[in-house]
Amino acid sequence: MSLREKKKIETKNNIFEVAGRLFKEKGFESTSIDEITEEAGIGKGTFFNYFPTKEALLVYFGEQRDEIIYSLIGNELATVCSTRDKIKKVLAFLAENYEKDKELTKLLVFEYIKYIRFTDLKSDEDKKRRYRLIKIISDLLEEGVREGDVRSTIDVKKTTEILTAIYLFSLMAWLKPESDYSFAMDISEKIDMVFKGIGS
Amino acid sequence: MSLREKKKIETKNNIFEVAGRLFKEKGFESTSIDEITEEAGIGKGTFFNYFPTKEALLVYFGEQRDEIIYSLIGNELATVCSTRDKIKKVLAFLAENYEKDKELTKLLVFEYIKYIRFTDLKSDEDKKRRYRLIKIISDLLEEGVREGDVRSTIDVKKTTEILTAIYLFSLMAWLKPESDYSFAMDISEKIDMVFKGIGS
DNA sequence: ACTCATACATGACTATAGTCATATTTAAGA
DNA sequence: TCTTAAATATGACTATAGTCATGTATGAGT
Repeated sequence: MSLREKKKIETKNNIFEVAGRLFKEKGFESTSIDEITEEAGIGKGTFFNYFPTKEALLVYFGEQRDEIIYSLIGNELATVCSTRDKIKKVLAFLAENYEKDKELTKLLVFEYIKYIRFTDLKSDEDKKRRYRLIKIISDLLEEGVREGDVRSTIDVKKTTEILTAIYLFSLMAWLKPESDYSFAMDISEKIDMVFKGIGS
Repeated sequence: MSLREKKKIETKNNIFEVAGRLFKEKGFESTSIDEITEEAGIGKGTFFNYFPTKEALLVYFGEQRDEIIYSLIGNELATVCSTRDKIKKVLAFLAENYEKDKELTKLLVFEYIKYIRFTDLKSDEDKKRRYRLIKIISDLLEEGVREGDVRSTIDVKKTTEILTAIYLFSLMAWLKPESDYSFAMDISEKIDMVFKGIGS
């Protein structure tokens, strides 16, 4: 690896670490780029060579976290159980891990929703990361259809949209500082409703 | 009405009209407060006597629009039909009207979600406005339970959350510039799924 | 009509994200 | 080693939302 490449990685990690510390200390919104660059001992312009916006840094934090969380999700799905329970497990597992840093999670759910507006995600890597959950849910639904757990007449894409919407909203509501219920139970009941149907 | 009160209303309307024109011309994000106040012939500080933030102006636009739209929603519900169809009608009607100003709608859905984070809405009026849709849906569900359209064992609050989440996400997705499907059909199918259930 | 407290108007000022022309560093070839 | 092009670093600069001390208009009480 060339000196250039080494320095690049070093600087990015430097920004990442300093920012992480400052965010923990004072929160994302009240930490300025000026502070980060000063603390990191780099010029302000340098920051923007690594992250095009402040939000991009946030998203990078999210990606690092997701890299770990999603690598563990396979274990959650290993047990033999119904499609319904698998979906419940995945969503509860995500929320459980996201709970460790509520502020980051809130801001990221928000960023996620912001980008519903745009279709053009730069790289395929970008897409994969952003749509990891969508992929998992639609795979589970398809498996469910094959195994007879899920009605075969459903539109998988639409159903995935329904479940994702419910998940993200429930997550946002649960992340409110004053909420004091169990996310797992809340989402479990909602998923039961979607499976059973609310009509009589 | 005193001179003071008259002037206050006049200034607010002035800001509202000028801003409306500029937003139409160049969009919300690329219109600055400086431009609005200059065009309106008032000092910059004056703006903030009427709207605490730029977003508050946006919300005001949304409230004015909702005032009209929600006053018409009674008609939509007048016809005799199932709870399921009523919910479909309400949501399709809202989207139909929101379509006339997509940018405003997108930004407002976004603001709405932003404020899921906070519980403390200043006045009761605020709450009423913000929760109009929630009220309508939960009323319809309760009516549905009474009339036997909806399973009596459901949790109305949770079900309302489910439907609201689906509605807002579907709306966001539909508002994307390149979408070319009918919102009414999309939401109708999704609501059918929630009523019938996706489990087999 | 005069006084004065209160509401309202104002623009200079601050904070901060992001830009960009310029300077510096690196890597590769002669 | 010397030259040079490309990558990277930098901080002065811009744009813009929001603040606040100060000035001005209004209305109530006398």
